[in-house]
Amino acid sequence: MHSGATAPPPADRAGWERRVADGPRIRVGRPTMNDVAARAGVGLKTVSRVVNGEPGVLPSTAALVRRAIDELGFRRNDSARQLRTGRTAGIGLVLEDVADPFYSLLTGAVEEVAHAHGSLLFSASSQDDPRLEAEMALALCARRVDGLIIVPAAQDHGYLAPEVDAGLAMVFADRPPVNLAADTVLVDNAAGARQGVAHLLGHGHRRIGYLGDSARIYTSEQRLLGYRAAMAEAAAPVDESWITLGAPEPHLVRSTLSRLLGPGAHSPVTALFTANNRVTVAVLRELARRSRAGPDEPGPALVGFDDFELADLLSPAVTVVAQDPVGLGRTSAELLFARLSGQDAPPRTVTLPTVLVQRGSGEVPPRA
Amino acid sequence: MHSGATAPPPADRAGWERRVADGPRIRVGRPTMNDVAARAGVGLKTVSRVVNGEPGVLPSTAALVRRAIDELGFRRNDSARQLRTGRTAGIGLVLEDVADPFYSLLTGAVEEVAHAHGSLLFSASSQDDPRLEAEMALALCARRVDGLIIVPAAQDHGYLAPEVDAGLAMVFADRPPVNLAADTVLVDNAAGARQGVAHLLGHGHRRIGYLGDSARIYTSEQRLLGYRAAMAEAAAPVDESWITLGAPEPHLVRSTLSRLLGPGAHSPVTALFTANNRVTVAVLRELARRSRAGPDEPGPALVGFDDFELADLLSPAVTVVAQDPVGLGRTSAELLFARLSGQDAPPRTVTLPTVLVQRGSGEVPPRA
DNA sequence: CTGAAAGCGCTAACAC
DNA sequence: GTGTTAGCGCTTTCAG
Repeated sequence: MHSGATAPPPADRAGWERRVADGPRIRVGRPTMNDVAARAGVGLKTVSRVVNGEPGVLPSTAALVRRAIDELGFRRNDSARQLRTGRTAGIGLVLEDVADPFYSLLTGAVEEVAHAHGSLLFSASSQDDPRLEAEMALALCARRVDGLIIVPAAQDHGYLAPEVDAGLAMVFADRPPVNLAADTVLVDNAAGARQGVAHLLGHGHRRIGYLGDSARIYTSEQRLLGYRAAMAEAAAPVDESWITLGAPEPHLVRSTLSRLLGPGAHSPVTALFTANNRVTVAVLRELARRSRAGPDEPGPALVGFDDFELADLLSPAVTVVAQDPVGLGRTSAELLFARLSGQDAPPRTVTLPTVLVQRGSGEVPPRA
Repeated sequence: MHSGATAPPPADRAGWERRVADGPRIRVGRPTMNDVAARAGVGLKTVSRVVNGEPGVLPSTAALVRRAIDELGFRRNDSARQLRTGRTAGIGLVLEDVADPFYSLLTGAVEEVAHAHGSLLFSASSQDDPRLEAEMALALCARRVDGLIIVPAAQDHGYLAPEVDAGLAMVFADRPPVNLAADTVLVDNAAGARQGVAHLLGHGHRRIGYLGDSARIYTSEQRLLGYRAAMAEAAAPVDESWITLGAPEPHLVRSTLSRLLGPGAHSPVTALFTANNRVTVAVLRELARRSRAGPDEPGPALVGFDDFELADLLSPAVTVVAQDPVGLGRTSAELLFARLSGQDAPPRTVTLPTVLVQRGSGEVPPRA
């Protein structure tokens, strides 16, 4: 109708079509439902009905509208919609680092559940920095995500209380919140570590080194408790020098291992328990370097917390206490959507079990 | 209606505070700038100024406002803001699967760049399904993300033309778009594969098997071209039965390898080129199984396309043609933000180089 | 079956 | 310095 041969450009409302200097008609901005309504010669509300698949529109009218939509390349503006409805159909995920295999599996599982519920996923990494966690979580709140899953880095989640009070669904994954009541999904870190260490003890080891993360992190703390519990149960004394906590920097791992294993260690260990993925890999790399460099003596027994790809292809294959990052992500997301569908109960905590996977590195006896 | 005790509920404006049956005052919904303004005894615009750090507010007034904000637990509604400003401060990423290590590294890099630009990241997995890709991409468009990075699964991206026309910034990563002009960041797949295969040829191999993805995928096709180019250059004839394309299912890999390597193969190969991560791992796993089961003959030489963690710890360590997923993600995101900051030029294609990493598996001669 | 009017919470443009 | 008004694009409510 508009865009006739000679007729002047439509002057009515701020045009999303505009003439550009000696160019053809070019789209600027985006067409709105109003534009579609005008083009189809129907009312605004009718367009809304068609776009949202609401009943009560004559098929012929609907066809008219759909044609206008296609011609104009209209796409509903979900921000405007959300402003009215209050629902985003989006959830947020804050974790340490998406690039970490453990968290990327978790992310994938969350995303899958979100998709099944028609939601999109906002993800943000905290780099394990409490301030970044808060920045990210609050940014997601400002977008009015429907729900939030957090793998916390912070030691205090009071800052989220206003959000929870305002009705935001929230689930903590892998580590519990501090100073806040919310649904939580954990892994049984203490029991897992205890089982792993008991496994080494069962194979005759009494002197077992422990390499873990900073004790500041909840999971790390729990795993260390598990180690101590297993040792205590077996009445195996623990030399505190066997315990090392901190980031798995290659040179630190190197000095730690030469302290624990020799040469020249005044109380060498015969087995190692590595308390996470990254530590395990760093230790394996250093053990490989040592065996290439030094005499060909057999390495220590080793059990790692957390499974990783190719653990089965190394020689020896690596025995691990496996967590289930996919289950963790799925459970967290399901809890979240249960809340979103109106389920109202006191906050729950779900604890997922671990599984000991015997592959070889943990089943060797102490060397003579 | 409200089940109050006796007094009628406050009738002023739709209260975000409301009395609940025999409970204390409880927040319902969320406070708005208007609520903050009322509480602080200032005008709406003043609150807006404080929230957005705009100048021209008396420090004392600002303090008043900030106190009201804290008391009310106010958080700006970014959807409303966006409806006005037209900017989301969010970008979208559509890829095959966040849980895949290659893509999770890419995602991490994109997220980092986004954060540096004050943007949040929406991520969505397509499972390599064209329809899902479109669904996800369009959902992100409906949210009016400022820009979109796509690792395409579809064979036709015409459906995105209206978005591009409307001014949405868009970058394709890892694979080029079809029927659409847009910035693209690729890896030099053909050259990388060619170099990897030439490396095997240089070590005396003439009979080299190729195991790759479905030829439908751009990267897979390019790598196969690289294989053929290297073989042709060395005047090494290619037996088409050496080439297998498809998903790396364990039992398929098993039958492929027994066909290529024997026992009983009528034209066994002495080396393998595996064209991606997942194929490489599947092949390694099968080779390990074979060497456990069968006679202790040395395995074939092997070069894989795409690096993976622990490749250096296997024995033999695995020689690979390494791509740079982090560089791919970073470059794509930087291109996107360059567009968003108004840079206007014809679509560009950036191609990133690969690096051959020699570790052992690719440097063994053909067995007699 | 269809449409007109109001308003979600915010910011831009302009008063005061 | 501060407040007032209008309106972003949509859904809700209610009238035809």
